[in-house]
Amino acid sequence: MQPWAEILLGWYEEEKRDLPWRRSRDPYAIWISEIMLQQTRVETVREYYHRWMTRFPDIRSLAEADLDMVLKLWEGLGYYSRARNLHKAARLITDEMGGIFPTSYKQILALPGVGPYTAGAVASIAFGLPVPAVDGNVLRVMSRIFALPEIDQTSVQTAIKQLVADHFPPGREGDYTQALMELGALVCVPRRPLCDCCPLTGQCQAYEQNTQSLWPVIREKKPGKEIKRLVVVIKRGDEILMHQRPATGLLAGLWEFPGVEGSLKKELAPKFTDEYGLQLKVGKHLVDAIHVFTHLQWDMKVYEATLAGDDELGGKPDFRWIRLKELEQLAIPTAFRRIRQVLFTN
DNA sequence: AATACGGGGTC
DNA sequence: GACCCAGTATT
Repeated sequence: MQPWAEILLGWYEEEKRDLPWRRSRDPYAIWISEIMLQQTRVETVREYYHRWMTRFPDIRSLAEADLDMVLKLWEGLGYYSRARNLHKAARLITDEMGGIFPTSYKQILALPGVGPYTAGAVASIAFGLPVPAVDGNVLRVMSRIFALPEIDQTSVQTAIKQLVADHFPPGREGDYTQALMELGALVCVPRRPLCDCCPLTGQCQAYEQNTQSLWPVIREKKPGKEIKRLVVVIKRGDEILMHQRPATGLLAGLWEFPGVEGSLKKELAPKFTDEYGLQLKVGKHLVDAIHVFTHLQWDMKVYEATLAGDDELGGKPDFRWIRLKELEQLAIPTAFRRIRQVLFTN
């Protein structure tokens, strides 16, 4: 074992955080935590993880649940395909794998929503297999230790996978995987790394050259599109007409206050009829809201409305009248939180 | 290799 | 307001 790997493990033993999923060796528990942690901070995940494991303690309970319930527990966490894939994978394991979580890297990788990182993490942490798991943390930590030049994304990734794989400590594969990520999360952070607290300054080429700031290499991203939306709160007594978004794409399967693209109030009713086949009587302006996604932004103007005539919703299963009190039972994305809030304060 | 896909914390 | 985060699927 290389000195740095040994030192790293010692540091981890002393400094690791006490996280809920570190108290389990259950592959299911590890898997859930790794999916939730994709592009998501530990502190955000804690609550969701606890609620999820209480409601879905094992593969079977998840497989038997309705997708609506699964999405409701995921509400607000983002990247909702993660929840859909967890559900799909649980049913796959139940129906075609005897209910036993797959035990090899290749089999784990084959699960929907599981890529190279997550498969490596679960394989090493849950099963003790010497499979590297290279996330943003590991990429940064290893790049700095070895001062790896950024040629292109893929080759650096490959090189680091190899370096990590070359130094797996027998019997401590899971700790090694987590130690690399933990160092990146606590010490070898993106900006102003805490080198004074780092156990590896003696082995770190970036530290030696004082070039820590060269990593991570940030690549330019193009600005998100701004989309203007007209949104309606359609009322009927104490009920509101909610719309379930399509099963694919942005916020797939989540419920929303229905709307159309556009910015002028007079466009609302005709476009709405065009798109949904429902006649709208648009009322007063309710509120404006802006929501920023990673790749786009919604500028929303929200109006009250009623349905003209006695429109039947029979042929539109993606629309449903919901009592105000029951609104919280639907999985509604954060973009509409402010609108929902306004309804309750009125 | 580039893009779609959420949301929130941080400086 | 920009940057970034325990990434994956699709093209």
